[in-house]
Formats: sequence, C-alpha cells, structure tokens
Amino acid sequence: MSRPRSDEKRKAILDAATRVIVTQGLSAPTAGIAKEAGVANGSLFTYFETKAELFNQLYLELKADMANAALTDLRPGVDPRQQLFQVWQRWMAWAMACPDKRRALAQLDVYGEITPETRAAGHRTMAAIADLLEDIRTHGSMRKVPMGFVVALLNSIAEATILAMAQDPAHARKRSNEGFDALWRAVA
Amino acid sequence: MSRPRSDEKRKAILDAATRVIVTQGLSAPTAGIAKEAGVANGSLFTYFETKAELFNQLYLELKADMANAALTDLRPGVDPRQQLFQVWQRWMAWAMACPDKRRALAQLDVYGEITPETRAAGHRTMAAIADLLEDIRTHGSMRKVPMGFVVALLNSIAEATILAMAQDPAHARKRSNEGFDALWRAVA
Amino acid sequence: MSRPRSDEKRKAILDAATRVIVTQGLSAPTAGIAKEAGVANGSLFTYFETKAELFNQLYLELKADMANAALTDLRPGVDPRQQLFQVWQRWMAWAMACPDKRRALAQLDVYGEITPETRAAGHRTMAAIADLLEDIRTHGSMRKVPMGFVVALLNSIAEATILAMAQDPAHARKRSNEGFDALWRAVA
Amino acid sequence: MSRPRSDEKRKAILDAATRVIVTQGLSAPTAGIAKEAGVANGSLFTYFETKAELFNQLYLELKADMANAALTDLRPGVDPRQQLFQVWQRWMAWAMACPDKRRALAQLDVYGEITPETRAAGHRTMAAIADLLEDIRTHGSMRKVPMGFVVALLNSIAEATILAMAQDPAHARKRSNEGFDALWRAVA
DNA sequence: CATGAATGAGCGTTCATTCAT
DNA sequence: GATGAATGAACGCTCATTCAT
Repeated sequence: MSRPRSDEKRKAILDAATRVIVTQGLSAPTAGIAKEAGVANGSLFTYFETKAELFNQLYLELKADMANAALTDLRPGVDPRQQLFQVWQRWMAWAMACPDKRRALAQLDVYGEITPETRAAGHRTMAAIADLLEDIRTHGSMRKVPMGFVVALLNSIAEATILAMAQDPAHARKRSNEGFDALWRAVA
Repeated sequence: MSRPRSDEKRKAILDAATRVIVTQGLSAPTAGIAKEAGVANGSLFTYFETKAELFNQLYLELKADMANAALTDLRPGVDPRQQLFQVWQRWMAWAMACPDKRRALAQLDVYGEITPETRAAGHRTMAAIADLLEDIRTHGSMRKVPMGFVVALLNSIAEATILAMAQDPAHARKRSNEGFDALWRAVA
Repeated sequence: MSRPRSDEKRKAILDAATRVIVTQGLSAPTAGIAKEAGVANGSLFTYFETKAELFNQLYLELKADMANAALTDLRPGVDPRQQLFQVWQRWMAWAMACPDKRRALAQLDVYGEITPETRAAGHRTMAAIADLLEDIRTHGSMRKVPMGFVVALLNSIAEATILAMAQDPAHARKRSNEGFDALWRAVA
Repeated sequence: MSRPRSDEKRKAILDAATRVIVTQGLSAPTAGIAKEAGVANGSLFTYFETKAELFNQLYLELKADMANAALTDLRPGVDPRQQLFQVWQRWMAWAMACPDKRRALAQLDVYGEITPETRAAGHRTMAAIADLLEDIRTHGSMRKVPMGFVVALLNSIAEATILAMAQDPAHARKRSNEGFDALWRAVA
C-alpha cells in the first residue's frame, strides 16, 4: 500500500559497499557507500540499521556467494579427491573472477564488529565443503586431528593460494594446482 | 630529525600501542595510546610523525620480535627437518607466550596503511627462515614452486595453527605438532 | 483544506502525542507519536501540517480540557469565594486525575513554537475564570492591579500547588486547601 | 607546562550559551554556541563533556548569579519583612538588568537533562532566602504548611511578577511592589 | 623536549517532511 | 486517503594533528 522496500536497492547498497570497501577500506563513510549506490545517505539506514549491520550482512552475502560458487555442480558420488579438486578449482575461479568480492571479504573477516552469530552463519554456508573434507580427513593422515583445525588449514592454504594467484595472474592456473597439491598432501 | 631523546618513551608508546590495539582495535585513538604509555598525547607525535608511522614501526618491531624468537639458537649444521621443527616450536611458543603481540601483529597485518616498504622490511627479518625453507624446498615436492608461494604457505599454516592453539590452549602442544606435520607434508 | 476524514484518527494522534511528550519530551520524533497512535508516520502529516501545528493544537486541546473541567457546574449566583473555591477544587482534581495531560501541557507551555495566537486562544478558554476573578479583584486588595497580572498570579500559584500535590499525593487535599488559602489572601 | 585551560574561555562559552539559548532555544546547535563564543566547536567539548553537561553547569551558574544578586548586603538583624523586601527588590532588579540570564534560566529549568543533583545544588544557592522565609513562615498563617511548598509559592509568585515586569517595563516598579504585597499576604 | 589545550574536518545517525504506490 | 520508503540537512561528538606555553 506504499512503496515497498526494494530488494534492488538493498543489493545496490551491498554492491556499492563491496566496491567502496575495496578502495577505501572498512572506515569508508556510509555516505560514500550510499552515494555509490545511488541512494540518499539516510536511505542506507532504512535497509541496514547501522554500519555494523550492513557489514555483517555483506559478510554473509559474500561468504554465501563464495560457497555457492565453490559448490556448484558438486557430484556426491565420485572420488573425494576429484570432488575436492572441483570445489577448489571453482573456488579459485570465483576468487579470480570477483576480485572485489574477495578483497572485501578479506577485509570484513577482520572487521571488529562481525558478530559470532554472523561468523557461525558464514561457516554454515560452507558446511558442504566441510562434509566433503571430513570424509577425506577420516581416511588420511589427519584422522586424529580435530575437524575444525583441518578446515582452518584448508582455508588458510586457499587464502595463500588466492593471494599468490592475484599477485601473478599469468600463472594463476599453475598456482592453483600447486596449492591444491600442497593441500592434498597436508590433509589427505 | 635526529633520534628523539628518550628511547624508553618510544618503547613505552610501542608497548602501549600493542596493548591498546588488542583491546580496541586499529581505530583506537592515539590519545588513548599516549595515556596508556603515560605520556601526553602531543608527545606521541614527537616520536612518531603520524599514527600510520607509529603502526608501521610497531609492525616491524613485532615482526622482528617474532622472527628473533623463532630463530634463537638455530644451529645451521643439523638436519633441515630438525632445524625447521625447532624454528616452528619456538615460533609457536612465542605466539603462546606473547598473545598480545601476536594479536596486535595480526591486526596490523591488515592495516591499510602499512607500506610496501614496511612489509618488505618485515619479510627481511624472516630471511633466515626463508633460507632454511629454500633448502627444504629444492629437495622436495615443491622443487618447481616459486619460493614466495612456499613462504606464504608456511605463514598461512602457522597462522592457522596459532589460532587453533589459542582457541584450545590445553591441546596447544598437540596442535603445534599436527600443524608441523601438515606443513612438512605440504612443503617437503 | 477541508476537515480530514477521520476525527477519530485525529484524536488518536493527539492522545498519543500527550503520552509520548510525557515520556520523551517535546523532542520526541513524530514517527514515535504516529506509531503510538497506530497510524503511519506519513498520515500524521495529513492531520497536522507540521510538528509545530500538532503541538499548537494539542496545547489548545489540553488547555480547553482543563478549563472545561474547572468550570463544570459553576453556579453564577453564589458567593465569589465559594465559586472560586469550586473552580480551584475542580482544577486540582483534574490535574491529579489526568497527570499526563497536565505534564504534557506544562511542557508545551515552554515549547518554542507555540504561537501568540494559540496562546491567546488558550487564554480565552479560561475567560470564565478570569471573569470570576475580575469580580473578586475589584472588591479586594488588588483593586488597582491590572487584571492580567492577577490572572498570572492565579496561574502561578495553581501550578505550584499542583506540583506540590503531585510530589506528595498523600497530602494532596491538604496542599490544595493551603494553596487556595494563599491564593485568596493574595488576591482577595 | 602547557597552555592552561582558560577560565576566560569557559566563561565565554557559558555567556555565549546564555545568549544563544535566548534566541534559539535549548535545541541550539553546540557549533553555534562555540562560534558565538569565538572558539572552535571541538573546544567546547574540552570545557564541557557534553551539551547536557554544559547546560547543567550554566543552570547552576545562572542560579548562583541570581541568588548572589538577591542576597547582596542582606542584614540579618532587621525586621524580616524589610529583609524579604530587600531580597525581593534585588531579585527583581537582577531580572530586569539581565533579561538574557533570566530567560535562559527559565528555559533551562525545563530542560529534560538537568540532573537532580544540579537542581539540588541550585536550591542550595538560595538557602539563605529559604532561611529567611522559614523565619517568616513560622510566625504567620503558613505556620503549618511545609516549607518546601512555601518556597515553591515564593518562586512561582516571583516568576509571575518578573514576567509581568518584562511585559510592561514602564510599570516594572509598580508590578514589583504589587507582587511583593501579594506574596506577603500569601505567606506571612 | 614535554604538555595538553586548540582546531576543525569528518562521521554515524536521526528525523521532519515529501512522495510513489 | 493511507502507507511507509525516500530524502538530505542537521547534529553531537571524536580525533589526528598542531601549537602555545
């Protein structure tokens, strides 16, 4: 019965925030984000109560986007190594295709106001990857290592690989494979 | 332009900054750091021209402290695995012994104003570790992987391990060993 | 320009404003008043052009309510002291029975945007009291004092009495009588 | 050893606040007050932590100023009526001489953030008047009325008188005497 | 050189009012 | 007319940095 809250505008703000965070960091003014999104600065606060809330939701959105990309077309039946490799490749491909999202996510990961709840929800988006890794872990040399630690190792190796790929895009494919090999040796 | 009078005060400020960063993050006011250091807020700027300068120097100081700890008593002759293991152990021990320094360093690592020069200097403090790793690399499965990437993997696995240790100090030793084993499999 | 559709809604807004002013003061957001009234924030502005307009109308409404209560059943014939005492008693009774209205009115009285016109209209609602007082004045010690000042004294003594009653409701009746006695001595 | 906090600047801010409150009300921007005082807006906050703090201190300052003026040269020995009359005259004179202070004080009296402590301290500045009044009360028709109520009546009659004087300055003296007579009849 | 007051740009958020639905 | 999203000016307060003492 009135103008409905537009999902489009919400997305525009989130997208703008992604871009602005990349160029200006987490201390970027909300006014700048609003402007980049093409809305009035006050409007930002009809979609997100506070700056922290905006950043929490963006964190989740980006994490979900990443997980989504990584998990596309995962076929449960096949060889675990094959499956993990496919996830890995899609993950790395996402990182190269959406450098802004990746960078923004890296910054948000370190934002002081991301709540534990948000982080937990973020982890949940990657549950399918964790499941796959769990299968691998129980049959390999990390059989006795807690799952949480194995996941952390996966993440840290992925991050290092992404950084290396970004630093030298000409050899991105090579780095991706090397990173996966290292990962496989470490966890399988 | 010349070295400021009291090196003691400089240290006090750096120490205070470490503590304050841990509790308040990188956006902590310089006035707060000065107060924690027991000096006037204006004095901070006679020792460090800007906040960014302070944080750059602190970054270096902490990196050096960490490298120093890790490289203590390194004996060049012995088996590379032994050497790397010793470095690893001292590194992890430092992280557990100085949690503030570790946390502050982690934050500074993502501070937008750390200059490439500072980062380069930071890497240099770990040159001895890199040398050792280089030796290992050339004789193992990462023979064809660029050294920079291998170092990055070492760092990322170390970070993941430190976090896991901090999360569950009762099993810190176990995590440390598991982390080292994973590292060794990955890079050797 | 014409009277808006629902007088009921208008009342709801005025009532809500009364309540909200008591708890939040004159700086209470119009959105909060609208919500308390159960209407959309935009709707408030179809009934009252501006916040100031709303507050002016509320001021009048409350003043009229108060005067109305005070003047109920006034019998013109009887002894002026009796008449004034009845007015006084009903006035005090109203203040104790509708503390929200009283408090809101007290706040509105100092609201910067109450126009002279509104204030004049407010005075008119109390004209009957003024007439009665005029009768008393001309026969007593304030014979030579301008009527406006006498009315002001009545009001100020009433306000002080109401406050004292509110502060110690157990002795409200006593305060009321003491206040009236003081008033009578002052003006008769 | 550094620039000392200047009492002059503090006074300048309080004076500026007085003037600005009179013209713009309590919602006047702190920036405007600072500008009027000839200091940077940030400086205001080195002298007063918050706007509310500034207003509380101003309230006290003005109350004290008023009490001071009213109590000048009070001679304890003489006839209570004489004493009260002198206080009354000085009080009214102050109100006419410093209309800004009076108006600002009237507004502050109604400011939502004046703390009970500030109000209590304000009352204490008028303790000598209360003492004098107490003496009068115990010997007159308000013998059985609580002191607090008598003080409230004094204040309310004074306020009404001041307003009437301000409205018609040509007859200020007359109003002052009429007000005092009414007061004396009411409380003595 | 030490101190801490002075400065003023800048920020997150609010809110009266307007307007698309 | 009713709704509530959209708007953008405004505000209180912070804080890196400068400067008078």
